[in-house]
Order: sequence, then C-alpha cells, then structure tokens
Amino acid sequence: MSSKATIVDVARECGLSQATVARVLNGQKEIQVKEKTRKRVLSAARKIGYERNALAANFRRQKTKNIAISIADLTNPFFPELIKGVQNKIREYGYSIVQLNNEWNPKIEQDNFKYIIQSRLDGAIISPSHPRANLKILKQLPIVLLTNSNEFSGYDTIANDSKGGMNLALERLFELGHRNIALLTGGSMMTAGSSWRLQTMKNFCSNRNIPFSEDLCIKCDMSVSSLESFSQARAAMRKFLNKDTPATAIFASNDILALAALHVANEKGIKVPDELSIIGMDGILSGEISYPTLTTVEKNRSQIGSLAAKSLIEKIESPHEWQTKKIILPCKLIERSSSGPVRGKK
Amino acid sequence: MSSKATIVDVARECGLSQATVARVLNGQKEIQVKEKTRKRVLSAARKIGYERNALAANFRRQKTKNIAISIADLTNPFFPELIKGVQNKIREYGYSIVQLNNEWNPKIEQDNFKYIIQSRLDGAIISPSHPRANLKILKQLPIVLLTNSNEFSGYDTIANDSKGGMNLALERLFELGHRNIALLTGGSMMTAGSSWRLQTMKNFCSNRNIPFSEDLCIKCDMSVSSLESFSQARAAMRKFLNKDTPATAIFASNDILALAALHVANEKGIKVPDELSIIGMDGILSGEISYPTLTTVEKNRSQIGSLAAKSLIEKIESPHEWQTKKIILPCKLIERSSSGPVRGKK
DNA sequence: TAATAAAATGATAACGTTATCAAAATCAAG
DNA sequence: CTTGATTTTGATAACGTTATCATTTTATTA
Repeated sequence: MSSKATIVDVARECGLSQATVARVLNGQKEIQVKEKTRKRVLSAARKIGYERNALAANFRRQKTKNIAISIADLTNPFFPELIKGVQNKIREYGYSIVQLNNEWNPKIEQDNFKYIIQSRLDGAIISPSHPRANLKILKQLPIVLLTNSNEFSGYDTIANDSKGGMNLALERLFELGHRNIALLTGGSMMTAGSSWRLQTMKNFCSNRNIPFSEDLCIKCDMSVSSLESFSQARAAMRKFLNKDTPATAIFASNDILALAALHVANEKGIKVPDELSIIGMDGILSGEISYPTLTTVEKNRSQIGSLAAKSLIEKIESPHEWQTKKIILPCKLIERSSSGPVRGKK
Repeated sequence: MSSKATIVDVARECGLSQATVARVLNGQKEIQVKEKTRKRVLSAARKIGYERNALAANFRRQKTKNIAISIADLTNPFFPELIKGVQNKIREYGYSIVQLNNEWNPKIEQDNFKYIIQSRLDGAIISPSHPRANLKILKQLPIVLLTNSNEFSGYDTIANDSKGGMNLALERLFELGHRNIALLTGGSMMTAGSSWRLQTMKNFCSNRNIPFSEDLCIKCDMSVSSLESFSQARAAMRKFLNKDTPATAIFASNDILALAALHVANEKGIKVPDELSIIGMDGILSGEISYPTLTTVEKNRSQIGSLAAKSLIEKIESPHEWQTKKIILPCKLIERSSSGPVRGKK
C-alpha cells in the first residue's frame, strides 16, 4: 500500500527488537552491533523495502538537517553561485537547502523567517532585504548574515569588503587619469548599501580633491529583478548621457548596472573605453562575455557561500564555544576591456 | 529556555483543552470555534510566545508542504528563472522549495531522490540529468519532469518544444539565404538531447536539400558549469573557425554556447551578422546585453516553472482523478542583432 | 419550558523514530 | 568454571501535533 514499512515491520521480519533495528539502520557510529545481526537487519529491511521516515526522526530529535537560504531574488546572477558554494559545502555534512526568496518584499521576508522558525530548520544563511531587516524572530537560531552593513552588530556576518573594492576601482580610475567619475547606483535609501556607496564616493572625491556633485550620481532601482534593474539603469543612463556630462568614467554598483551603461554607450556610439570607462562590481558571467568585456570588482560568491555554510554548521554543531564572527573578504579588481586611460571626449 | 512552548502550554495558560487550542492555532477552516475562545487562545499563545512546531505537525500528517526541485546546476542561467516561476506559484498554496543540485552526477542525483523519499516531501519537479535517469525510487511520488524526451513515457512532463524551436531558427536562417549552417552542441550522447539535435539538423538539411557533414558539427560539453561550458565552446569555436569553414551561420544549443561563438567571432574580427549569423536558444539575460545582442529561440522558463508547479500541486492535492499529462510549450524566435541575411565571407 | 438538534469543546490515541535504562549475552581473567 | 567486566540487545517512554470520538454547552423548535 501507500503506507511505507516502518522500523517495527523490519523488527518483526527479522525477529529482533526495534531498538536494534534502529541502531543498524539509523545509528550514528558502526559501533555496538554484531556483524551478524547487522546483516540480518539489512536484508530484512531490503526485503520489505524499508525507507527511513526522516519526518519521524526529525521530529524526535527536533532537528531537520536542513538550513534555509533567504535571499531577495534568485534570478539576480549574484546568488546562484553563492548558493552553489553553500550547497557543495553542506553536502559534506549531510545538510540540505530550503530556498526562500522574498522579492525584496519585507513582508514576504518576515513570513519566510517565521517559516524557518516553525519548520525548526537548523540554521539560516540570510541576505537581508534591507539594512533594518527585522531579525528578532530568529534570535534563538544559528544564522549567518550575508552583509557588511554595520547595522547588524550582534550577528555573525560574512561579505566582501565592498567599500574597499569600490575604492580599488575608484583609485584605479584616478590612476588612469579620470577626474570626473560618475556613480551609477540604487536610489532608494531603503536598499542596503546605497547610502554608503554615495558616502564612499564623496570621501574618495574629497580625498583626491576632485569634484563630485549630485549630477554625477545616476540613480536607478536595485531592489528589483535583474531585467527590470537593467532596463531602469539603461533609462537612467540615457538621460544622463543626454545631458552633456563631464564624466569620463562610471563606477556601477553591480555588473548588471555596468552592463546597462555599456549597452547604452554602444547604442549611442560612445566608444568604451576610449571615451568612457566603465567598471562594475560582482564578476558575473555576463560581464565576461559582453563586448567589450567588463572590468569589474570581483566578489568570490562561491567562496562566500562556502565560508558561510562552514561557519553556520560549526555554529549549529557546537553552539557553545561560539563567539560572534565577522568575516570580510577582500574584493579583487579584474581589469578587462571596459576601462582604460582617459582620452578625449566626443 | 531553548525549548519552545507547546500547544499544551497554551492550553494550560488559557484553561482550555489542547484540542481546542489546536483548532484555533492550526485548524483549517475558521469554523467550529467561538470567537470568544479563539481570542482567549490567541492571546495566551501570544503571551507565552508559542510558535507552531511544523516538525510535529508534518510528522503527524505525514506531509511536509515541501516540494523538491532537482536540477543539475543552479548556476546554469536557465534554472533560476524557472525556479522563480515555481516559487511564485507554490507560494499561493503555502508550499516551500527544497533545492537539490546534482552537478550532472547521476550518483548525487540518485542520493537526492533518496533524500526526497526519506524526507517524505510531497512531490518533486525534476530535470533529469540524462535521458535514462533512474526514477524508480520515485514511483509512488507525484512528480513532474522538465523534459520533452520520449524516454519518460509514463510520467508527467512539461517542456518547450525544443525541436520545433530549433526548426524555427533553422528555417529562418534558410529564409535568410544560409545554406551552410553549423551546429554547436554538446558532444556526449549521455547528455539529454544532444542526439536529437543532431537528428533534427540532419532532417532539416535533407528536407531542404542542403549539405550537412560532421564538419559542420561543433562539439563541446554541455554537462558542466556554464563557465566551463562557455570556455569549452570557445575552444571548439576557435578550432572550427581556423579550418576554412563554409559555414555562414551557426545554431547553438543554448545561449551560453551561442555567446561563446559570438565571443570568438568578435575576437577574430569576424563580423556578426554580416559574415556569420549566430542563433542561440533559451533567452537568458546575457543574450540581451551582449554585443551584438543575441538572436535566440526563447523558452519561457518562468512559465514552465509556474505550470510545472501548478500541475504538481494539483496532482498532490487530488491524486485520484489524475491522468498523465504531457505539456509542450512552443518556443519563440526572438530576432535580435546576431542574425541576418547571408552576405560575402571574409 | 422540555425535548431535540446543532455547535462547541474535551479526552485520548496515534504517527515512527530516538534515547534511556535495564537485561541478557559474550568475553577475559583468575 | 566462576566471577566480573564488557559488549550487545531489548523494553519502553517520550517528542507535539492531528484526528477521532465522546461529552458538554448552546440554539432551535414544539
């Protein structure tokens, strides 16, 4: 029938107690059971087609060997590779992933958190949808946040040094002679990160004593799907390039935005990098196959995923002896063909 | 403490039976409980911070409200959008996704299937890693396969009409005057689909009475990560273009391969589409932002995901009155800038 | 108001595993 | 062979919910 064989059925079949059967089938170590009985159990289990009921086991132990990954949008090319990194790491430990998207919607995000708690998942890797995301409900749970925002002081976090990475790009542009650098970034202050980007830009400009005005800030929406983000960035870029801008270079907050800028430049016949240098951030595949290929500040997402997973599992499996850990990985500037020394404008 | 409040604690707190409390907190319909007691329960639950233990509930009902999605590789840009489609649909029904990757490894895939069974997930959406993937273990489970291979005759399947889509592209290229069309595709016969592609190509050529030889078949590996696939395809393309080939057009099995071809063409100074037309398949983001933009045979992944989810949930929730369903969605040719009429060769 | 029907609540037995402790079997040493 | 230590097995109580009844309360009707 539809109802599966249980441990009791196996016990009956082989004439041993269910305790012994359990030890053979689901016991942790190979210890404490005779080879002969082990075989007796296994053949009985195979005979009646026993499949472990993880539901019952999870319930009994109040553990699931599942962890959540909460992100905004899976179609954002940043995440799949990160998740893959997590996946590969946790497989070693026998965990699985429950994948939760929130579409940048804090309400859905909150529902997802509630789901995590109610499903008694063992832990969670969370990319907060915004800098003040409400994590209260998760306070008893081992979690690792994918952010370097200082809003999350009590939590374990892991992220790339985006600020440092941004400076890497800006310094390189300065070195190449650029003095009018535009910033293409998300406009909403709700979005994690957009305000520090503006601040980093201002700091850089004042340090280097070069001008920065609101005119050099191209705002669009990052808290939407990649496609929408791309299309909005293009619109913003068109508008920006229609004004006779002094910018000789653009730093974009992520590769999608950078590729949008590149697209518009191609469309308008502006030569990249001769007339305009463009640097993105993340290091997604699209940037490796664009024309020209995209200079970018790379974040090693697979590494982040892997480290986040490792951290989380250590935290899950030895909750004592744990102290809050903040990991910040350096970014790497990958110079491809969308950036170069400043030359004349059209 | 770490141990959470249970339904019994709530019952004690509000002086009602646990049955009544259960009815209020987890009961399906709003029926059969007085407004007054409902409030009494809810306030008690809130007071002692009760969170439903889904582990216990799932165990008792032998249902998880979780479905699996089994794919080869999440970083393949084909899948995230598909999963998003699934995600958005199942949210309506209160289900969640357990995400399983197999890295094209049948052994991992089989382990994942076992996991699905043992975790008593309610159903699964499966993209088989190869045409003879062993689904035996899943036979009692509601599943929907993402394939149009006829190897899976007893199963519900849903996929785009790839063959038809491929013909769409080939016919269009023929119409544009192309008579020497190369096929860029996966080389291994293990890979789902690569043999029918070759067959479709041969059929088309013999129908249209144009030549096709092994020389016009550029083989690389599709059963690897996108990045690797891209790089292998580039190598194959370089080799192909070094021979003085008569091809004026290339049809690639997916957009990654097509973009690799485009990349090599750009690299070699071959003008696309003037000297070489390239058409891909899938409709991924990278193809919209490449230069030139990529003509492609689009598969609506989000729609597939959504339909697969709907099908699966219907099957889960009314297992009777179900008959095997095979859905084949048409592809759509999207003509962008990488294809055009045949002209002179270099 | 009594008798009956209907609605609301209560008592309790599963679900299948793991964990704990007790009992039995085996082994080692005198 | 006994005794004691050690290994192996067995009996049984949870885990927290849902589902099935039985019971009580409330509503309806004569």
